[in-house]
Amino acid sequence: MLEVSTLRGPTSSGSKAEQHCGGGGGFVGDHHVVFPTSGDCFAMVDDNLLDYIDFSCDVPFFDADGDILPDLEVDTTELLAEFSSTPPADDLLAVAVFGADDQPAAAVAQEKPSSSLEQTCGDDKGVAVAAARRKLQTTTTTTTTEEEDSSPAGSGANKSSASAEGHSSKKKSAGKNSNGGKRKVKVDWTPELHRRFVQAVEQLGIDKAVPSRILEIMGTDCLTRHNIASHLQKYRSHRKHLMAREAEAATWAQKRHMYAPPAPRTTTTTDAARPPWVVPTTIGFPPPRFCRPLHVWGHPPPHAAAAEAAAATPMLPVWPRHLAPPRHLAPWAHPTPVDPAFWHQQYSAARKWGPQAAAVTQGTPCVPLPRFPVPHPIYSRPAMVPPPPSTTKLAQLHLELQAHPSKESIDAAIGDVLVKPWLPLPLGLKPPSLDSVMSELHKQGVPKIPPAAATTTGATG
DNA sequence: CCTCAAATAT
DNA sequence: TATATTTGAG
Repeated sequence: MLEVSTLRGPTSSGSKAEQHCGGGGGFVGDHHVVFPTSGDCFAMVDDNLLDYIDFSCDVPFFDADGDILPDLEVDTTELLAEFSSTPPADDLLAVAVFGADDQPAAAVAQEKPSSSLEQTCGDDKGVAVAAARRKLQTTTTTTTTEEEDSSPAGSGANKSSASAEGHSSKKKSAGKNSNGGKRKVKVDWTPELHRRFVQAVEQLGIDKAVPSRILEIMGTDCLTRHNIASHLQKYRSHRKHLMAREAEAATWAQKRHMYAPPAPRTTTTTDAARPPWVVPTTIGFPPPRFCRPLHVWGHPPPHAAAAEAAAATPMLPVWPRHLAPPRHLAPWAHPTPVDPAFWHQQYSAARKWGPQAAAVTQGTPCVPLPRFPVPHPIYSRPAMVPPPPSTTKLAQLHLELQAHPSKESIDAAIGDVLVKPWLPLPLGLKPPSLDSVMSELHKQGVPKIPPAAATTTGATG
């Protein structure tokens, strides 16, 4: 029987992960190209991976009648957005270079300190980037150095002069701090920075991770302890949240296991009446709903417009061709082929924000894609609308983009569909092999489709 | 120095 | 409105 565990895997030696995954070799050649769910790297960091996964979509897959819907929804726009959210350095609009050793020359907008520009730490070379990614026009030359103290050691800012105030009522200073009334430049926690942060935390252990140590390990000169502390606070908060959700999910899996009706041994009339491509409900898991499956923490906050655009983007069905419904019943399940390189990109996108993103993508020839703003519905419930069969041009385009999975990708897709359809990223679970899945399906009354026939069915019009 | 929560920015 | 980040009290 297929087993589902939403709990994190047993292993977690996160800090070593990079060494194991170094160079990112073998990933594409490995078994699960599209949404890999197994492999050393994941096993090494599954604990960590949870922090990157949005569980907000509790559940795909069942419709109101309790039948599983044949849609593993993937929003390609979002994938692409994820894929392209870290622009190359030269793609940025305004750049301020740090001083050789200590103080960053943070870019600050004249009138509104910190409103239109962001300070970004690029890498350990000490390059700070003031990227007005979202405000293309405002950025040109309005930069001036700021007296912000960002050297880790040298921050002797004596801020604790309170205690005379008395109670728990914190100072209601209306936006202006004591040192000049300038709010510090907002730090842009890029995926890379966040990755390093997480790595440091992992290395120290979640319990012993304190800002000063993290800062040390990160070895970046564009962050203060305060920045780290703040991020750590958020990180812990998210973590807590996720763990709660995990527990919830585990409960769900348990319930389903307990109450799910036994799989039919033989083909009953009901089964016969049911279209063969309806996956038996006993395989599905959490409660019904559509969802945007891929989301990670650490993204830049959304544009309103971007969010709208993303929301308007139809969710897409992903369907292994063997299992696709007959074309006359569901033409949307039969996308047309595209360059397999696309799957490579999809794969990269899916991995982009994971802890090993850098390692994995190092050797990956990434074709620059148009950058989409990233929606950021961290814990909000996405408004899901199942897409109508591909009538619109956009939907059609997306279908084309989804097409032509390899054997490996089909395998992976099936694994995802059956084990954790709402999660393109791994949870430390190994998906069943194609054969075992097919055999499982067969046991449950789904007629087997010979691969050859399936291929023909899927590929031809 | 750390953590938490309010304040503030986006 | 929601989320991210800063600020400052404890």
